[in-house]
Amino acid sequence: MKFNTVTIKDIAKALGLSTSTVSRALRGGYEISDETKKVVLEYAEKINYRPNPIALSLKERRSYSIGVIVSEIANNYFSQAINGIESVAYNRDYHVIITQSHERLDREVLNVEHLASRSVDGLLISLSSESSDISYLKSLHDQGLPIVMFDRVTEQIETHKVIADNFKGAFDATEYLISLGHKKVAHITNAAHLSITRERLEGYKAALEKHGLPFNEDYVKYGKYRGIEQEEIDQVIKELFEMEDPPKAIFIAQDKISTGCLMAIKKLVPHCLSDLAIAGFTNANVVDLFMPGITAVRQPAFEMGKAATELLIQLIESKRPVTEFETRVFNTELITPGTVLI
Amino acid sequence: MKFNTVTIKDIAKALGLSTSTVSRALRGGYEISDETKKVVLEYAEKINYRPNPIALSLKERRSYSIGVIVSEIANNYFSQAINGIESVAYNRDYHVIITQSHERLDREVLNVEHLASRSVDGLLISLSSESSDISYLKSLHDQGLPIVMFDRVTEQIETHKVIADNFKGAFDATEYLISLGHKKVAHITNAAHLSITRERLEGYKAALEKHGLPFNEDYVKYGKYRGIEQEEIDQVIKELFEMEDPPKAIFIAQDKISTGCLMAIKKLVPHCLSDLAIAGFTNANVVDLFMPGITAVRQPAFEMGKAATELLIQLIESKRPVTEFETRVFNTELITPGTVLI
DNA sequence: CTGAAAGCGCTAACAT
DNA sequence: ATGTTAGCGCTTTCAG
Repeated sequence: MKFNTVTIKDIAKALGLSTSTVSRALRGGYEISDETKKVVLEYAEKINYRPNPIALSLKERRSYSIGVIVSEIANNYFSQAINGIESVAYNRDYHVIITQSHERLDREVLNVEHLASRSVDGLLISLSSESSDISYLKSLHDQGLPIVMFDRVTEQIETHKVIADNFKGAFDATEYLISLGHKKVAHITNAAHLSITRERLEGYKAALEKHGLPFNEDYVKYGKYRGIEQEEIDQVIKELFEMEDPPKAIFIAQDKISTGCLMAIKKLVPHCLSDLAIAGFTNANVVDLFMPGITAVRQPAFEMGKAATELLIQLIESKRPVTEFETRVFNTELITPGTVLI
Repeated sequence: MKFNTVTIKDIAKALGLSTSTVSRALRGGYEISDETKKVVLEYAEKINYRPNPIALSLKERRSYSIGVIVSEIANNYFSQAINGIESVAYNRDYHVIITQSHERLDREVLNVEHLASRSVDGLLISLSSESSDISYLKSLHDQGLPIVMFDRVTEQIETHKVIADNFKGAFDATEYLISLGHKKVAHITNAAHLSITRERLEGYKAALEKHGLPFNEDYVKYGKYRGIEQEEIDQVIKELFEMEDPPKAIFIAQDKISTGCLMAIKKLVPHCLSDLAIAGFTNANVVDLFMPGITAVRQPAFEMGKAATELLIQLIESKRPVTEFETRVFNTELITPGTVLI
């Protein structure tokens, strides 16, 4: 069960040098004669020497890897963001370790602690919908662990953040529904305390207000049980359409909930479909195929993943402690059924 | 940048013990007096001691983590399989490190080598569509790295394997199309050398043969450029429908290709839709929403992930070298538009 | 320019 | 029952 059997020691022995000389030669230390360097390098190459990253991590307390925590990789937004993350990480010679919280705080804590103890050099995190108190993260951050938050962020931690313009995305979607002539626009969304929930709710309200429509609290439904169970969504749809004055349009604030709603509507209230308009955040790349159709608010997930990773690596590699943080906001795109997908 | 500052040494110093005593007390070594154990445990708890897994890995040459390599986490099959993998791994106290090959051999090699050098205790792999020569994997396996292959496997390595009954899945889907009255059934599939491609092709052929239909090589289209580019799929659809005798039914052998085909068909040959039947492997959980509809061949991805992980952990924890290997085959499920999804 | 030695955190013979 | 020591693979003072 031992690979990488080749160590620096083997090279040293074979070449009659000391391990320190070999080590220095390998990393091109300027104090080593070209002669020796050449010999060492060639031999290392020949026997296919690979430095042991574990030993390195133990020594240097870093690992050239970054940890990622998302709620669900099955969520299109996240899988696309992860692709963005990987694209810059690999270019900068970092490895990416992906973990899922499944929208649970306990899982999130477990993952974060595991990653931290494994000496990841930094963390990219989008909070689970249960994570309102994140003191555990804050303390890690205070101890110096570089963290960049994306998508679902919190003011509790002062660091770089990468988010979509949730307000505008929600505003645009809602206004689009209104422009279709709808006056009764419901809003189905995530756990109330999440940053994205608040921002999207504000955008929704603002669009209503701009067009002189009243805000009806009964038209807003928040996800409870982590917002990913279909039963919960079914229940919400039922409630909405059993109202005496049911909505004629729905704006949905999250990927999984959007598709869940489409299914629930098709299944439970198909008769309402003819004059129901739906818009929602989703990064599904098969949105063209959906029936009932949905106007998609699409986030530049790949770009956001890239940006977050660039910021993180910048943080990791910064010589002096960073005290100025930025929040990068990305525009969303409204894809109406007519719009061609790129 | 140092967390986990608390080491065994700190405890030893504070308690006036030696590090080895502390170490043994912590892991409940039977030679330690209950008295000492208690003191150590309590103090460790108090100062929130966490063993450093890196030091452990270096010492023990294992890490209680397993590496996963899939082509794309955005593929529904894989994200579901990963959930299955995680579910058993966490129960058995293993951590899961997920990586993507993006259907590229170079990425696959990079990931595997990184994981191996990071001392993962074992590997769960589904080959990329470029991976026909996998001697790099074989040599790792020969050196003793436990590997379980799932989904896309190869005979080049003798180990546990977990696959779907691809032959039967393909057979059923094709037969279903034939049962609809179709005689011209095309087949769009993956890279020719993949195990799943061969098996599914055989199933397709067998169904044709059973019903006395000729096998037409021109009706079979293989993925070239990793089968994930929409342009390639568009091209295939064009070719198929520009034939003088175009197909009236299509059986598609992979998740991403299935949805890609639906989009291509809708975009390029919408006029053909009225009398075209489509069936395909897909684990999309929004398949109900698709228009054009598709008869889905669904793999029990979650269960397959679980099974693969159980086999892997069994391999990892086996005292003596394992020489008997099994291949677990899982049934697929044919979900026709009428079938209710669970 | 090169080597000897210490140390990262932990465990496990081997003493005592 | 507890302590001493060596060592996992590597880097890095500190001495030549």
